[in-house]
Formats: sequence, structure tokens, C-alpha cells
Amino acid sequence: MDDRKKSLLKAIVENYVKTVKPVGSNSLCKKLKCSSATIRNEMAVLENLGYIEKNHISSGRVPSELGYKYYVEHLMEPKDLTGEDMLKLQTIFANNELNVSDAVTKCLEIISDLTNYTSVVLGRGSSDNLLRQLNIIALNENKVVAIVCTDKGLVENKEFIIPDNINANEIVKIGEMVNKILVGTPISKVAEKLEFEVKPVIAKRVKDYETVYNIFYDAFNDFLLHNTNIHVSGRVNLLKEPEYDNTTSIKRIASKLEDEAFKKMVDDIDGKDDLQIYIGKDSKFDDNVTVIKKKYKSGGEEGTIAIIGPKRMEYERVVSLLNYMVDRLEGKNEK
Amino acid sequence: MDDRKKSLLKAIVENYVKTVKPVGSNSLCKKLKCSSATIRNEMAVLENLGYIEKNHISSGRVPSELGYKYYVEHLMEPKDLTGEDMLKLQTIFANNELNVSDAVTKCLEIISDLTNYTSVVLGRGSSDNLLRQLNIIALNENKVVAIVCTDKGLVENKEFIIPDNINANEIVKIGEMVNKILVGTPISKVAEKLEFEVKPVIAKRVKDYETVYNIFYDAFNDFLLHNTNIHVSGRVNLLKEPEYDNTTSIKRIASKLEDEAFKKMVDDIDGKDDLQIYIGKDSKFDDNVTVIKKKYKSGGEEGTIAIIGPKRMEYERVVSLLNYMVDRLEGKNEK
DNA sequence: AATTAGCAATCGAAAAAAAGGACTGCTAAT
DNA sequence: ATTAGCAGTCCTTTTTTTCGATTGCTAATT
Repeated sequence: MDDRKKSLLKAIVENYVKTVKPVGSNSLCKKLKCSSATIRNEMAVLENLGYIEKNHISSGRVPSELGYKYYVEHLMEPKDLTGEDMLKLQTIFANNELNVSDAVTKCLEIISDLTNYTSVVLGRGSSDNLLRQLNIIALNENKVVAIVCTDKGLVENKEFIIPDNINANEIVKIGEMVNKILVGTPISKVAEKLEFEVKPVIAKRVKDYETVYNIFYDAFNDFLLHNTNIHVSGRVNLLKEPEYDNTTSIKRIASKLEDEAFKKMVDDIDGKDDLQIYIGKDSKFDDNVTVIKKKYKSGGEEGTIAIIGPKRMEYERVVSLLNYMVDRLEGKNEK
Repeated sequence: MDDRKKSLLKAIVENYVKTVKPVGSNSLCKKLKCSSATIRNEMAVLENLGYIEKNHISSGRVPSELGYKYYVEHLMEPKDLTGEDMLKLQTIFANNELNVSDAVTKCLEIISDLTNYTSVVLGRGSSDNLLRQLNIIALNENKVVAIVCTDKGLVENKEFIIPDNINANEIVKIGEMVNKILVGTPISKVAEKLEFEVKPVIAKRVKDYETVYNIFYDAFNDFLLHNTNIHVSGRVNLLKEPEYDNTTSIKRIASKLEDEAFKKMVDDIDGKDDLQIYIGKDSKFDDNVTVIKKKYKSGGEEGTIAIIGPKRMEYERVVSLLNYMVDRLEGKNEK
């Protein structure tokens, strides 16, 4: 890959991203300062190397998946955010009023709006939350609600129907004891403490201790199971892209725009921390799309933000947006 | 409208619902026991009355909006649920484990699954909830979380950053006082009590009482503003319907499949209590769809469930499903 | 040796034309 | 009041034609 080939590939990708039409040799003469014949020769080489493709024998060239990969790894130059992009995102952080979860949601909305792609966040409470308070409230003789609050301000609640042989107020009292034992415990250690410190205490006090124990266990359920919540913004934006120009392809992609598919795609609890780009087949979503994702960790929660667009995504811009956004969420770069 | 015309209209609607193709005079000979010429004559009359339409001069007939309306008002005969439909819905209520909100969500999933339409619920806490407990928890010197719990088990929480001149623990103490004043108050009366009973108490104790007052006001925000939450199931099912056979119509309807549009469509805080059918233009969603909705009220919450399908919906079946479901949710008909 | 001009060949996309079929509306007979 | 018969309409599908963009190759040029 000499310099001219690199420039050519870069030009083809960027031209295609912009026009969504196969790129012909003629249209690049000026940019590369040589004749169309030369470009055709170079194109033939790039095609042999697998970086670009033809739809048919007399059509212009289109970047292949490999071509896009080469582009994002070696060719693109993420710029600073443009004025408009920057301005809109800054409104979120301007007044520090929003909690993390709302700020993330707002970010997604703005990004979807600016780019016309789909953005998704899969968030969950981070494991370094400490239990701040466990509160059991009796609603009537056989119904209580358990509220768990962490030091980072995460709150979960769950309702329980309690069996006739146990009194709701009894549960409340046991709740106070359990709270005393667990307060300050990292959420990740709660299960352990429940088993070895709480269970014996309950067993001493209640005959049917398994039932009562399970209530407390279930109260922490969402935290213990790393339950995630998902937010999607601009869900159907993908359908607006011009590559979806026939009913078959639209219906295929449309059927994937449900939360479950997004969840599967975004989820990467073990993935790397820095920004990742998954093109086409690698996206785990659809061969025709690119997914750019990045983890964040802020306040009491952590998660992954993903932006889903066509393969001919505005890579440079989206990378800049996502990086900036996560930096701000994490409190860095607060200029 | 003599009997034969009624049978004819009924046959046209049902035939069209089934085949999604304009109905010709020939195809109904057997059912109506007369010749195609007779049917053509009758059809001409029905067309003059506005109940059916032609796409073009030599095409079969299609029910008009008016025709559908006549059908749902006078012609359809909602049957008992079929075995399969009944069976699936019953699994939800079988073990009384689910809280209302989860049961509703589950119902929607099943209905979307059975019918291939889209279903939506817009729910909110019902106004007859009483405040069971207001709990302020200090997270650090300038951050507290307020948790509101009602007697029906609804829980909301909100985080507050408090100004430097006030101590978090002070807020906690005031919270205990406020809780004492408000406990047992219907949520709908909280705003009033806050203004006339709580505000004076705070004012006596704190200089900057407006700020503190606002925290308590905002803590009840979700309840006071009738904040609704929305759930959608089978969101893109509509796109699968054969009437969406070109990219223009698909993209038009797709752009409406976002939560906001659903919200606007379902919301009818002042609507009638019994089942309502909105066809085409009346749907507030899209001229090509029918929306069937019904309110429910159960546990601590109330809301509206809506099913959105093509105008040629399986009216009888959907009406039966929705009625059965709401009855069960409200605890009636528990056989 | 690298670059370029020139040109026939290829093939998709769009437009135009042709064929086929499903209805209807009307007339006249039953 | 109903029905058989038939011309007329118009959509849908298929086929044909036209048009234009782009390529690969060859030979000339730098």
C-alpha cells in the first residue's frame, strides 16, 4: 500500500460515505491529480487486495468490509467536534443538574438527532455501589415493599406477598436488623453476607426462615443479577438510510429494531474499555451496519453506549462524538 | 340496509380481512346464494351509501372507513376466546405472583405475539394512592435521595443536589417532619398540603425555605404531574402487514413507531371507560390503522391499553382478547 | 517504466410498449 | 327481481428499448 493507494482508498470511502453511490474513476481525477486511467489501474489493484468491490462489471467501486476496516484503522483522522455538535452536547453538562442516567439518555437523543443514526445504552449499577439503606415498608398484613438504596443513589424496589403464617410487621422488624448488618456492604458482597451472616440471624428468629430469607435475597435481585436496563434513541433512523430501498431489506432490518436485538448487540460485559468499531458481519446485528461502542462508568452506574449506523458511517464524526461524550460523563475534559 | 346488504357488507369485510385483496362479486356467490350480477347490483348500492369503495373502475370492492365502522357497530359478533388464545393469557394469571405492572406488560407481549399487531400500554399511578412513606436518605453532605412509597406499593425516587448553605442531615430531619404531616394523604391532595401545611413548617425552620420546599415538591413530581410510563410490544409488527408493500408507505409508518407517537395516540385521560375503536383517521396515528383501546385500573395503577393493527383488523378477536384481559386484570371473571 | 488517451464492451436503471387477467356496468332475457 | 352475457376499463406483469456511466484493454506519450 503506497501513499497513492492509501489516498485513493480514503477518497473512495469518503466519497461513498457522502454520496452513497459507487465511485467512478473520473470523479477522483482532480483530488488525486492524475488521469482516470491511472486511477482505474490503481483501483484494479485495490480490488485485488480486497479493499474495494464492484457491484457489476461496469459499475464504480464501493468499499468492502475490509476496506472500511483499513480505513478506520489507518486512514481516518478524527477531528475536533464541529461547533454545532459541541454546542448541543454541552447543553447537557452545562448545569450539573442531571443525574448520570438522565444525562446519558439525553446524550443519546442528541447524538441520534445530530447523526440520524440509532443509539443505544445498556446500563447497570456498577459493582462498587455500597448499600446505604434497606427499607422494608408494610403495606398491609400480607404485603410489603422492599426498597434498596445505595450510596451512589441507585434505588430499586420490589413488592412481596408474604405467607399467612408470618406477620408483615415481623418482616419490617427483621428488615431493620438486616439493614444494620448489611449497611455499607459493597453490593457485590451482599449475597455472601446474606448467606453467612443474615441467614443465621433469621433462622434464630423465624421457623419458616427460608421464605423470609428469600424475600431479602430477592430484594437485592436487580443488583445481584446485574440486571441491565436499555434505552434506545432514534430507533427507526436506520430505515431512513437510502440503502434500504426495497421492501425486503427494510422489513429485514425492521424486524431487528426491537430491544432484545439491541441488547444482544450492545452487551459486552467482558469487552475492552476503549472505543470499539464493529463493521458489517462483526456487528452482531446486521451485515449492513456498523456499530461503534464504548463503555462508560460514572456515578453509581456503568454501561456501554453504542451507535448503530450504515457501514458507510461518518466514522470520524461519530468517533469524536462518542469519545467526547464519554469523557464528559466520566468527568474528564471539563473545559 | 336490508338483511342481504348487511350480509354482503359483513362478507366483504371479513373476506377482505382474511385475504387482503379487493373482493369481487364472483367470490361471494356461494355465500350469498345468488348470482354475481345480483351482488354487483347490491354492491353498487353499498358503494353509493359509502360503505365500500373501489380502487379503480374495474377492481373489486374494499370496505371504506364508514364500512368498517358499520361493521364494528352492527355486524361483528365477538366470540368467546379460542382455546389457544385463552390458554396463553391464562398463564399470566395462573399464579398470582406478578404485580399489576408486570402482568400488563406480559399481557401485551402475548397479545402482540398472538395477533401480530402492536400493543401499547400507557400507565400511571392511580390518584387514589395514599402516601405511605416519604423517606429522605443522605448520600453525602450535598446529595440526598428522596423516596416516595404509596400504600399500593408504588415507589418513586429522585436525587437532589443541595446547596452548600444547607446540611444534608438537616434535610433528612425535615423530611421526617414532612413525612409525619403527609402520611396517609391521597397523592392527589399532596400538592395542597405541601403548600398550606408543609411550607409554613419549613419556613419556620430554614431561612432559604423556597429551595428546601422545592425539594419536597419535586420529590412528588412524578405523581403530581401524572407522569406516565409507556410500554410497547411488537413495535414493528405493523411493518409486516402486506399493505406496506412499497418503501414510501413503510418509511412513513416506520417513522411513527417511536414512543412519542404512541404516547400521543394512547393518551386519553378523559376518554370513556369502555372499549373504544378508532378507525383510520380517528386513530390519531395513521390513516391506515385501527386502534382499539380500553382503560384499566388495578392495584395502585391505572392506564390505557391499546392495540394497533391495520384497518382490516381481526376486530372480533381483538375485542374479545382485550375485554378478557382487562377483566382479569381488574380481578373480575376469575374463573 | 509510468502515465494517459481513446474506444469497444458491459450492464444497470429507466422508460416505453405489449400482453394478460380480473373486474365492472350495462343491456336484454328470464 | 334476478341473471346471463359481453364490451370496456385499468391494473399488473412481462418484455423490449433506450440511455448513460464506467470499465478494461491497447496503443501512444511522457
